[in-house]
Amino acid sequence: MKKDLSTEEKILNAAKKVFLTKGMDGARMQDIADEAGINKALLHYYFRSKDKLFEQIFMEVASAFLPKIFTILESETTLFQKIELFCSEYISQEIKTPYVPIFILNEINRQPKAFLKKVLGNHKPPIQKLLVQIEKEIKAGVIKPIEPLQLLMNILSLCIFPFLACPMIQLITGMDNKQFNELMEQRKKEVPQLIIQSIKK
Amino acid sequence: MKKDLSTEEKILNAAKKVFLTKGMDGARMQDIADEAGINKALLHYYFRSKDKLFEQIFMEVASAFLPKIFTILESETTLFQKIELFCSEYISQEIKTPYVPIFILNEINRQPKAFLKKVLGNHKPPIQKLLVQIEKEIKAGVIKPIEPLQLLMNILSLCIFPFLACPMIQLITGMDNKQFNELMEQRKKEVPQLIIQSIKK
DNA sequence: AGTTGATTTAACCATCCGGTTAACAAAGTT
DNA sequence: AACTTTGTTAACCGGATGGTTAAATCAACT
Repeated sequence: MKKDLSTEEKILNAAKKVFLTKGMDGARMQDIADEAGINKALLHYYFRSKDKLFEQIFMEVASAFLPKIFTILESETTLFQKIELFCSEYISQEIKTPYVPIFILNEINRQPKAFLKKVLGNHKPPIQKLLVQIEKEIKAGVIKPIEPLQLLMNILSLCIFPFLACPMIQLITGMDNKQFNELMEQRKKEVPQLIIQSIKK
Repeated sequence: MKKDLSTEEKILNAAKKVFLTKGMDGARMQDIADEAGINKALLHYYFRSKDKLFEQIFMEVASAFLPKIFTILESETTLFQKIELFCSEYISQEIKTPYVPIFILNEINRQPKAFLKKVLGNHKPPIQKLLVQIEKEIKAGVIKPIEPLQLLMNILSLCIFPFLACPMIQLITGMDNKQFNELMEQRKKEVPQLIIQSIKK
C-alpha cells in the first residue's frame, strides 16, 4: 500500500476510501485500520472516535468540492457564461472524484440540518444570487420565462446524476471507466448547450 | 399506528419504512420491531433474518417501480410519445414514493452485480430497444444527431435527480413537501418539452 | 374442557464493534 | 546513560445488535 506517508496521512487516505465507498454506517473502524495497514487502537490515538474521523473526512471532501461551485454561482459573469463554467468545472471535478456526489447526498439524507450547518456555517446557501439573476434575465427578455428553480434543478440534474448512477450505467451498458469518462467529457459541452438552447430566445 | 393489519403486513410496512429511510446498514431490527409495535423475536419468526427481510422489501419496492418503466421503454410508440409517457409516469411514481430512488441507487452501489441479477434475472436490460430506436430516428433525419446514451442519461437525470436531491432542495429553499410536489408536477410537462425540443429538427 | 398448532413474548446468547488500557518500542532531551 | 515524550501494539471491555429458545397465550377444532 502507500509507503512513506506519515501514519496520519495513511489513516486519512484509508478512511476517505472506506467512508466514500461504504458510507458512515457501512464503514468499520477495523476496515479503515486494515486499509491503512495499522492497528485499530492507533486510529483512536490519532482521531478519538469514529465520528471525529468521519467529520474530518467529510469536511475535507466537502470543502474540496463545494467552494469552487459556490464561487462560480456567485461570480459576476453573465448567466450563459456561468452555466458553461459551472457545468464544465463541476463535471471535471466529478470525473476526478466520482464517489463524492453519492457520499454527500447520503450525508444530507442522514442528517439534513447538521449537514447545512457544517458546510455553510452561518452563511446563506449561495443560490439566491443565481435565482435573482435568472429572474432579471427573464424580465429583461434575454431568456424565455421559466421557473428559476426548475432551471437550476435542470442544470444540477444533468451534471450530477450521471455520476450518481455511474455504477448502474456501467453495469447496464458494459462500459468501463475510460469509456464512461469520455461520455462525461462530452457532456461538459453538451449539457450547457442543451440548457442554454432551452432558455435562449 | 396501523391497526387491523395482519402481523406480517405490519412488519412489512414497518420494514419498508425503516429500510427506505435508513438503508440496509443504518436500519436496526429493533427499529423495525418498534415501528411495527411488536417484539423483535417476532420479526425472526416471520422472516428468518435481516437479510431475508431486506430482500423481501427490496424485491417489493423494485418490482413496484421498475416494470412500469421497462414496459414504456419497450413499447411500440414513437420516440416522442415514449419520452412524454416515460417522464410523466416516472415522475408520478416518484411523487408517490419519494424515498425509492435513493434506496435503489444505494443498493446498486452496495452490490452492483447482485442487484442486476435480482431485478433482471436472465433478461437483458431493456434499454437496447430504445437506443436502437433513437439511432433509427437520427438516420431517418427525424431528430438531430446525438449519442443515444447521452439522450437517455439526460432523460433519466432530469426525472430522477430532483427526487434524490429532494431533502437538500427543501432544506436550501425552505420548501415544504406540497410545494416541492407542485414543482415536480410542473416537470411532468417541462422535462419532455425540454428533451424533445433539444432533439427535434 | 381438552388437544393441537400457530402466534407472541421475555429472557437469553454470541458476535460484532467502537473504544480503552497497559505495556512496550522509538525517538528525542538532559 | 537516565528520563521523557511520542508512536504502536495486543489484549481487553461493555454495549449494541442479530439471532435463538422456551415458555406462555391464543384460536380452532374435537
